[in-house]
Amino acid sequence: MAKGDLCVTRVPIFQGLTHQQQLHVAEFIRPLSVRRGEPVYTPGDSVSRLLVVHSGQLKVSHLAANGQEQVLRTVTEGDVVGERAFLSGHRPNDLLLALEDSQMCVFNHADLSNLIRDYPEISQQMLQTLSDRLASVERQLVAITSSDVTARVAAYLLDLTSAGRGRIPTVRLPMAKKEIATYLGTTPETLSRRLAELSASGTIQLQGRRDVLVLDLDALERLAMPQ
Amino acid sequence: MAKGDLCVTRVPIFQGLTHQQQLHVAEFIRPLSVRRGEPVYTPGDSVSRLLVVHSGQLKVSHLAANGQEQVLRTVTEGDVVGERAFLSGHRPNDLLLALEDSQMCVFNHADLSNLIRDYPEISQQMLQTLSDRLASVERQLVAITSSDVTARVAAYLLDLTSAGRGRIPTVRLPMAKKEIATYLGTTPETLSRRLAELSASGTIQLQGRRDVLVLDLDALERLAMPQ
DNA sequence: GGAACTCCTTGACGTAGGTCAAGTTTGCGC
DNA sequence: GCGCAAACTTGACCTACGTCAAGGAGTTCC
Repeated sequence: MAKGDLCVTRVPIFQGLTHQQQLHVAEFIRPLSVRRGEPVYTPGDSVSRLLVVHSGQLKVSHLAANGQEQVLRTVTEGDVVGERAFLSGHRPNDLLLALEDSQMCVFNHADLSNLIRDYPEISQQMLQTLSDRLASVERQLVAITSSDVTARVAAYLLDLTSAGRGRIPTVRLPMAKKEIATYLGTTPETLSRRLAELSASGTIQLQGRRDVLVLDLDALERLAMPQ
Repeated sequence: MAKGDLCVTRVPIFQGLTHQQQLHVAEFIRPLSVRRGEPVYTPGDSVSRLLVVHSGQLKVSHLAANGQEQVLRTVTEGDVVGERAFLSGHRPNDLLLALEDSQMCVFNHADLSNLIRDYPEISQQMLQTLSDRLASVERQLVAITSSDVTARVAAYLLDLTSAGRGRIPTVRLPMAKKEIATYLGTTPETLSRRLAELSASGTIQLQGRRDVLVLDLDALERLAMPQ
């Protein structure tokens, strides 16, 4: 119950409901655990469920015809995945894979459809969520076409910094650099070089493989600006 | 009434309603005409209305901080614009501008909110629409990062060809090449060169400034494939 | 705790495509 | 129609970034 509770109360899409209603919703949750490295679904799977991340971290990525991977986004606690397949009934053309051991809350199609019928507020919140996602992808698109890699890396680091509130300028990279590179529309080699430059200029400091210490926030912000 | 009727009956988001209900919805429509070249809204405008295109064609684009324009999509009859500002109440950070003289149907925030409360089916359809848009932007993103300009141009022409049903392989470009270039994540110069190459290889034939005759669909399809 | 990964970094190199600049065409307004 | 401005094309050049390759550094799994 604790799990279901968390998924229902902390997730934006059920925010519009009363506590009573949230409890009702929670009854339909089925838990799902995935180990790091395991896929939740792969392109073409006939899934039609809505997934809410309860704990852990996963990546959503698109596989091009040539097998090339493009990371579209990462999701963590409270994020929702699978609306598209859920709404359209189409098979997903993307891939959801656990970056760490993760727990998810699953709603199957029939259950959630009924819930939505009973509680139209859920659609409202889903609209909001989708609309934010859309804005975010559009921002990513504009960034990739109109800034160079240095600017994108800087913006990405700023993003991570602000996500981890508390003025602690140490950020932990959520994925391997290889994957971050595809998310930023570049290659591991180029990403590595740009990070090395930022490090050389004293803007950041690389600590091990996964951690970055931000030394000069202002400089990062200046770099993140187009030209 | 004819206008309102068209906007309401032909648009996906009102598709779930009965004819009776559609008539009710139509009462809240306010018409809006724009001349070619005129903006409907610009970044920062305090609009909070939902717009449905009744006739004509417009472009939605994003202006980067340096003034650089990135066309996000074009919209025509039946397409919906402004959901994001409508849903979030935020000011838009994009720009809607008429490519031809166009007519739109406008819903103000209060009216549509009420309608949605009365007819939850509207949210359902909006979800569907947004979800399709999201998929489309993600596709665009993947295309820009994983194919070269030739492939993107080929894919774009194929897109236009299939949109204009009827096996007539003549497509009319919806925008100036300058703008198409930004949509494809490139520059007018490069687009011009790639079109010239396609023309030289006998795949297409350029007719005037705006029309392209597709001579070899198969070749285009081959080029549109990644590598 | 060591072997064997995989991940990452660095170097050298080639090139697609961006930029700048100068013509050419086209369509629009008057 | 005429003239002008915007749109487009073509050329020359350059550079950011991708690719290929080889050497290190961390992890993970027995």
